[in-house]
Amino acid sequence: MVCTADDLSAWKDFPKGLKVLLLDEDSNSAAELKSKLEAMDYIVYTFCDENEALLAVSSRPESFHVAIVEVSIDNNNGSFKFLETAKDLPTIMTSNIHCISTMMKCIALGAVEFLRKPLSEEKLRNIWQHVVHKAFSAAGKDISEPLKPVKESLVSMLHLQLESGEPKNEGLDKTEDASVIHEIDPEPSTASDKYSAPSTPQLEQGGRFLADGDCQDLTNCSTEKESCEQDGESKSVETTSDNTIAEVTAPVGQPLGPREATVKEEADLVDGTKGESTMYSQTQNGVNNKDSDAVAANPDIVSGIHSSCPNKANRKKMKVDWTPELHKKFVQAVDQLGIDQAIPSRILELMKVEGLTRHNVASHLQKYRMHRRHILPKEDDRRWPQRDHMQRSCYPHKPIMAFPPRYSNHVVPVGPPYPMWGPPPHPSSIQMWGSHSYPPWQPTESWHWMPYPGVHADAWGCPVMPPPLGYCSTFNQNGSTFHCSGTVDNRSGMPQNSVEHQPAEEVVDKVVKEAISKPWLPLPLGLKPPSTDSVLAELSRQGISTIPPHINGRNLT
DNA sequence: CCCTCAATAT
DNA sequence: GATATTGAGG
Repeated sequence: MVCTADDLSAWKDFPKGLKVLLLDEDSNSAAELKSKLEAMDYIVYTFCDENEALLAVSSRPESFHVAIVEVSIDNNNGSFKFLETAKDLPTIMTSNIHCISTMMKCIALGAVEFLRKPLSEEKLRNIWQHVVHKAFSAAGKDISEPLKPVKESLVSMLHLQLESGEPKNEGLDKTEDASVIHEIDPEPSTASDKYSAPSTPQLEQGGRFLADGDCQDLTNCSTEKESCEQDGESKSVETTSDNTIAEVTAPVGQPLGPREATVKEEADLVDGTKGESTMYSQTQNGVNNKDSDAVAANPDIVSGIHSSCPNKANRKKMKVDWTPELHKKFVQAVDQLGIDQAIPSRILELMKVEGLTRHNVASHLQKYRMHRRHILPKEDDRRWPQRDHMQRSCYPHKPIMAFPPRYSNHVVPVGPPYPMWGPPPHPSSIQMWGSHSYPPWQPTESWHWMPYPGVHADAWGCPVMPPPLGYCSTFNQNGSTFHCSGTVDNRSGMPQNSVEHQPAEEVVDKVVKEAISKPWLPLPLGLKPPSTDSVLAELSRQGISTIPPHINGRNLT
């Protein structure tokens, strides 16, 4: 029968006494196998006939923890039948024949492993792992609060094995299953590795994937393992890992309340980057805002940064990764402020990202500027070799950032202003900020700021360089911080922005026309929404004096 | 104190 | 090599 986690934790010298059902038509082979198994203190029940074996399994399932079943050429049906019948019993298939399809079939039918004969001690020694694995995955499924029992069982098992009444400081709580196994394993033989190392990683992983939520614990643990390893190497480990352990050890044995949160925090503790990226990727989904109104802070996005650890102390400084989302906010803030007013503190304010520090922003800003300075001039020169009068400021941006509608992008005189900082040509392939270790971003929404010729892109991808005096800030739907010193009074409702000479007036016209004809689309950059005043003026000029209330409510200044 | 730049670390 | 953090200088 399936061994439960509880059984395991109560099991004195596991895996001694493990009950093995052995089914092999070849009695010699069976005897040989049996002796080997018994040498490891396994209890072996040998069957040479699969019917008998099946009978035994069904009549007294509690008598077996694991089965080893020989697959022979002539009688593989029997073996398969066994597999199908004894589903609850972790069954290892073994055979002389080395036929991939047979192996696959066995696995597909539920075999936990396929071992090629001859079965060395090394191969046999660790078959108990399947029992453990099954026990824990079963625990995960059956119990409403799946993970806790598993954890507890693991802990108690460790205690047993380590024979230390005290919780070892190893952060038991955090120990991943793999390492648990190693600790228990009498001899983590290296030799066995090349053979089969029963309970191969694949198996366990498979288990995790299958059980998914149920086995999250394990998954997380494995994550943590990696983290720990990293920490073990990193120089600043001492503090970090110690803290982690200290904090983490305490909750052992206590009811783990909000599991997920806890785990995340822990992961976060151990390794900021990882936790962070994880959380980002999680939050991102919900965050993918409809472009413009996103100036508003989204607190969620922050959670990844490091705020997740309210509890105290010397947390190592988290590495902020500038996800597209974050960067987008950043760019928005910069645009809103104007490049010359974009200083870290204000950007930080505008971004409203909790946990983000001024330093972080400053650093990012530094990079941002660098990119602009180095990349833009090239682009610019390339495009307007002789239009040097444009660069009234040190920033060679053209005053017109508006893109024509996507179908007419061929007339666009400007390319992506931020080649480097823009997205890669194909949104799906990106991962600009993320290091290789990041889970891939959702290919779609992450790059709103990308300067493809669509309307949205302009907003994020093509921040406008404010003219030196009286600039119009980037279009801002909220209008909250919108200060436009230029043309509030313009009667036409169209921006007549003062630019004396423009590279391509037709383009401007086109853009404006487009903007007018499709008022539901966000305005291209460089165009500002008409002020309330101008709208009212225009309306009255056209003889319309009554204004629906909601228009008034929506002020633009 | 804040910003920027440069050095340093990952 | 790129990116983020740390530190020094203004």
